[in-house]
Amino acid sequence: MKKDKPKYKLIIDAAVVVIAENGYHHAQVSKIAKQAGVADGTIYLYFKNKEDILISLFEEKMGQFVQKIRKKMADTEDAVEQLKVLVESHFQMLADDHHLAIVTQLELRQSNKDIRMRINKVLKEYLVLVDDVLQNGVETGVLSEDLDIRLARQMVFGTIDEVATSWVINDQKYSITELSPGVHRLLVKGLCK
Amino acid sequence: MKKDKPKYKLIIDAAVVVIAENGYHHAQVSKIAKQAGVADGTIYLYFKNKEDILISLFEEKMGQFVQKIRKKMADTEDAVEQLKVLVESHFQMLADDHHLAIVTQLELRQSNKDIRMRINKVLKEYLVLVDDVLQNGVETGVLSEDLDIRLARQMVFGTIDEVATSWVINDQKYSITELSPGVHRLLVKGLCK
Amino acid sequence: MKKDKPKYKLIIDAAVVVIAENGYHHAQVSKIAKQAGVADGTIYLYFKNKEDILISLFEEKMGQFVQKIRKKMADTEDAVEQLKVLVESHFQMLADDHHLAIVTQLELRQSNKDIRMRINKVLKEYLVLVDDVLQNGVETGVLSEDLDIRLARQMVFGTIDEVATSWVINDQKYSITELSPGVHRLLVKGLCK
Amino acid sequence: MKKDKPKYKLIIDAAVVVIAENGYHHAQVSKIAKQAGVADGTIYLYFKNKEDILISLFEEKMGQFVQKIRKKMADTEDAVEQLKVLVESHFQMLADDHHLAIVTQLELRQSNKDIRMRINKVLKEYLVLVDDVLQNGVETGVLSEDLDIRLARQMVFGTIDEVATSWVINDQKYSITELSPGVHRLLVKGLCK
DNA sequence: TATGAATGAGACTTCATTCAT
DNA sequence: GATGAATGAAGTCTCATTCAT
Repeated sequence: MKKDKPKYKLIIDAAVVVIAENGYHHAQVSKIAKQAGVADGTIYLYFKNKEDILISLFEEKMGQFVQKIRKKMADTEDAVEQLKVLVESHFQMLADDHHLAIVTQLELRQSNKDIRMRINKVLKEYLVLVDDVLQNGVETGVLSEDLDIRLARQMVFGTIDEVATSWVINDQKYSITELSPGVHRLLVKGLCK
Repeated sequence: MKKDKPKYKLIIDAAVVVIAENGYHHAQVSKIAKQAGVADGTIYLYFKNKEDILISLFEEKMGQFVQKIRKKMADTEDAVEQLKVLVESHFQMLADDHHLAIVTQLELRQSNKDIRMRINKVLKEYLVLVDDVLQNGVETGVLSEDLDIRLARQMVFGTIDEVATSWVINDQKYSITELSPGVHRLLVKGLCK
Repeated sequence: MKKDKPKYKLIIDAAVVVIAENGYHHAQVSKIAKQAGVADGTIYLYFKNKEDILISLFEEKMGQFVQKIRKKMADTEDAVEQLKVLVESHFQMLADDHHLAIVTQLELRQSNKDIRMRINKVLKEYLVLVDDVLQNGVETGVLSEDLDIRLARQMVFGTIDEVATSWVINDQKYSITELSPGVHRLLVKGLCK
Repeated sequence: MKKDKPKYKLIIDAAVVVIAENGYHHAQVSKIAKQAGVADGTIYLYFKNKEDILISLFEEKMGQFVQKIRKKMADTEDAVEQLKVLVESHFQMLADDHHLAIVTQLELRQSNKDIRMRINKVLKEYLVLVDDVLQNGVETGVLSEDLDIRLARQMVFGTIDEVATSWVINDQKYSITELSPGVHRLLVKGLCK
């Protein structure tokens, strides 16, 4: 399995750094190779093409992420509480890796439609996770019984994503983790009193 | 004033069509010129360069948009009602121009950081509009008194944007305007019952 | 005769200023028109094309120049003295019109081979003038009897031209007219004592 | 060192041929690449941009030239004799490479001011060489003791350059090397007998 | 496995010139 | 005669990918 060879991860991590520091459009394959300490051609022994690096990057990082959250959420069965864990974990992950935060919130979005479609496929796992929480909430009666799950999920994801993006655009200069209680409260209770 | 000359709008509208149909990265200046029915060089009598077309496009369309909403919102002073108008109008605008929807929700986001920064400046006007509604709501007591305006605005915008993007990704095959009551309700009341 | 109409000279003088201030490659027809206070299209009522402006410019200015020198040289029949007048007059003309000096010594030389060939044709008149002086000098016995007229002319012209060009490149910051005695002496006596 | 790789010189020599045969303004990079037998992109592995080719070309060829002359001039200490070597060598170099003669005497002079400034820097070395000869001549008493070195150098260079340019303009149809005694005699003794 | 020199397609922009008014 | 908006051809350079070593 290629993914287990040491250079696979080496190249992906190099890609994160190079994209974060140079921006998506200046992240040439040769720069990634240099950062990883391998020859340009070596990249193509592990990845089909440049797109493949980006998608693998997202798969690798996002996959870990979903697994982590699922584990953490296992501690409770209360959907509201699970949502809290979700928001906290999401923000925590971004806060833990500043480079990755830049890459996922800003740079990777400049990729072309093709790549973005395939990234969305990876994202689906995360969205299913959200759906599960919401579904659970409706079934256990802690969330509104006539909740439109799809819309609700879009609110949850859209809100978390926008808060995260704003934080990155503002150079991550405040603590995003401290925002989770406020975000959680807004999602659960809405704008009204 | 160049913006008042007929070809200015002609070219911008051509750009919307070409970008929507070919994607951001395949929207060559020559294609836009052809679609507008002018010579390549004519573009440069009205725009400094290709970037300038894109930014002007966004300014022109978004500017109109903010003005329209402000006018509609003038009918009521109730923040909750104003929010409803906001969501409805936003979705309506996207539904009214399928090409523009693709361009603003998908294609323009692939532009480089420079352009995106300048697009964000235009977007700010819209965000200020949201802030005004929320501020009004807090002051008149219809919204939660301890609302974090910035977070709340990020929820409102993030949700609307995510709903819109999903709709475009799914080829606009359902009615987005019919979603406004649900979105509005979610924003105001949250996920709980 | 087009050359007698007021706008003909107006445009040529505008061209001198524009080329001197912007350099040959940035001297667009539209700039020349603006400087002359006429419309772009008007240029083409007086000149066949852009080349024609440049060649006419040279003809006009250089023609006057040769006539002036011939007149001044008529005062004496001594070739050595005539050569002195030649050098002095040449330098004086350049000192009198700083813009023209830049144009003839630096900018016009960047024109393509075609234009330069035609400029050389105009220059020929000047070279014939030099030949006449030298021929006269040989015949009257004041110059070396076995002088190779062509080579001698190339030395005279090459020297004057190089001194002038160096002066322009150094921003005309010293007096070129004061150099004429030295140049004259060098040409006549050579480097030896 | 890039300059030592075989393709570096290959491309420079191709540039000389292409510029000589097509003229400066029609010497596209693609033509140079074709002449050199490499891909367009390969050019940019060895040169920063098109300007860089031209400047390198001049540096390379002119650098060799100055070294050659210095070596030849080492045989004698007599300034008059050294001057003879200088003129002969200069003409010999041009006669040896007809393409290069066209490029340096005619085509490269059409380059823009930027390039010409940098070419002048290379040329300076040559001018210093001339200055050294003249200085030596004055100090050893073979040249006029009150010689203005700068003016004298301008006469030497201006004369050589003008003779060379005329020869190239006339399609190199006579032998330029045979002119060196005449030119040398003129420079040393002047026009008088 | 690993290397890295070489490849070559593809698009933005300028500006001399025209011609309907 | 005068205008100036419109035209459209043409060239530099980047960078993902390959393949001989």
